[in-house]
Amino acid sequence: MDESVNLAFQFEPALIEEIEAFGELRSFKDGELIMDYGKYIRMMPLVVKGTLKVLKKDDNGNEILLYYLSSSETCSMAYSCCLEEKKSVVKAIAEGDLQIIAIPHNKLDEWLCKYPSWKNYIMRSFNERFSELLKSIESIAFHKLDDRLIAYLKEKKRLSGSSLVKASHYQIADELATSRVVISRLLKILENNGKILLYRNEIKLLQGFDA
Amino acid sequence: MDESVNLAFQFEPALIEEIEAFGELRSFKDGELIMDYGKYIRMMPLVVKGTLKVLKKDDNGNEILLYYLSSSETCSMAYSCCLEEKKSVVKAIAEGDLQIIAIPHNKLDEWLCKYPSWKNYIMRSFNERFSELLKSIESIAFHKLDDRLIAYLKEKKRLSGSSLVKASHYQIADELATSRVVISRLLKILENNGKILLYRNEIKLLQGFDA
DNA sequence: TTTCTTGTGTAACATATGTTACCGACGCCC
DNA sequence: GGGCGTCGGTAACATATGTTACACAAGAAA
Repeated sequence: MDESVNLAFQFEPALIEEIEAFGELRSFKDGELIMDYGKYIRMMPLVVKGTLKVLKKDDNGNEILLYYLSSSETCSMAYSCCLEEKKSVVKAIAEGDLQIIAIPHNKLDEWLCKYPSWKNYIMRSFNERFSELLKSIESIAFHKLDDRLIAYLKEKKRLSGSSLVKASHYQIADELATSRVVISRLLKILENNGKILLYRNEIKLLQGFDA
Repeated sequence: MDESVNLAFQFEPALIEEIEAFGELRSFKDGELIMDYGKYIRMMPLVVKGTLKVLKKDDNGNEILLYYLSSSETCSMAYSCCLEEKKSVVKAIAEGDLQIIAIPHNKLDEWLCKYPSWKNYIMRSFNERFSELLKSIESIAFHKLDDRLIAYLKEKKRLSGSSLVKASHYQIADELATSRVVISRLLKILENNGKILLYRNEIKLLQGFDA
């Protein structure tokens, strides 16, 4: 665990020792649940490797993608949930292979005043998560679906490092909270405009896709 | 300032003394700006009396209401902004007469480890703000405009304590990020259904409005 | 091979929301 | 009173998105 912790997070040495002592390295496979609606959260996940996505559901069961977390990031909503022993209002799912360090909830608060680098990390995370949520709101409130779809595909490309995005129209529709037919329609338009190529379960982003 | 601080926030005595020493009581009138886009934030506002609303704008100038803050609440986004000396990405406006205590940014961090009641307050605020943002996302993503309009009117009633909501169709349209014509249309439908009465700059919510 | 499941393409239609234009009502100020 | 700006009502139309239905293709399973 040593190197991975050292690498990305830039914690002070004493804190890294504590993390090694109390943190638990966990692995997840694609689609496995890290957090779920209504479950109590007893640890905060630090992403070591891979990506996870965070979703929100409403009363009617509609789900929407909030944001992705990748290396060295964390879900700060989990943080305040832990402190107040609340149930999770979001779901977190591994997107591909994922490794996290689970920090037990009783350490979170203890470290806050003990290690400045921990406090900074937590505060920075809060800020980043706020930004993500604001970006989501902006996207949903002001952008049409085709723009959101393009942004979605770009994000997938960024996270995977490949311009071949693996996803069915169904999945995309779910994460953007719309229907499959609509996504197929918009994708087809993008294809006709020479932006992408469509295959079964795969979408190839071509040059000039971002334009 | 004494009583007001004591009342709502439930801080420990030593912290209240510090707040009295370093906090600055400020008053705003309806419509006055507390924070604005792109401005650096050097203090965190604790709401003592009245209500303020927090808005977000996108690149094209479209604005949307994020949430309201009232007594004993605070904008925790300001908190992390202060720490990292960032510019504000939101705007805060007084809704009616408003009193806040402005906490200077250099105290925020200092108090965090010094006063447990401060830390708890900050963490609780983070959590509440996350909840508000998630509620916003849910509302925008899953609910039709008529539902959002009803929720908006209810919130206005809750905050003002009066079932006579003072607002022009224009203002409402702005805050819900739509157009005046659309709001007029929906309000008229509500009136025809016996839920509300429409006057110039005023909307009367009738019995059974929530149903 | 056949069968089954899942994914995709497409049409036709329903609905919500955005847009433009115009009119009249109200309140304010001179 | 008369002029003026803001506000609200309404129609007509444009567009984006949601919905349903059906056909076919690709791959998995039998």
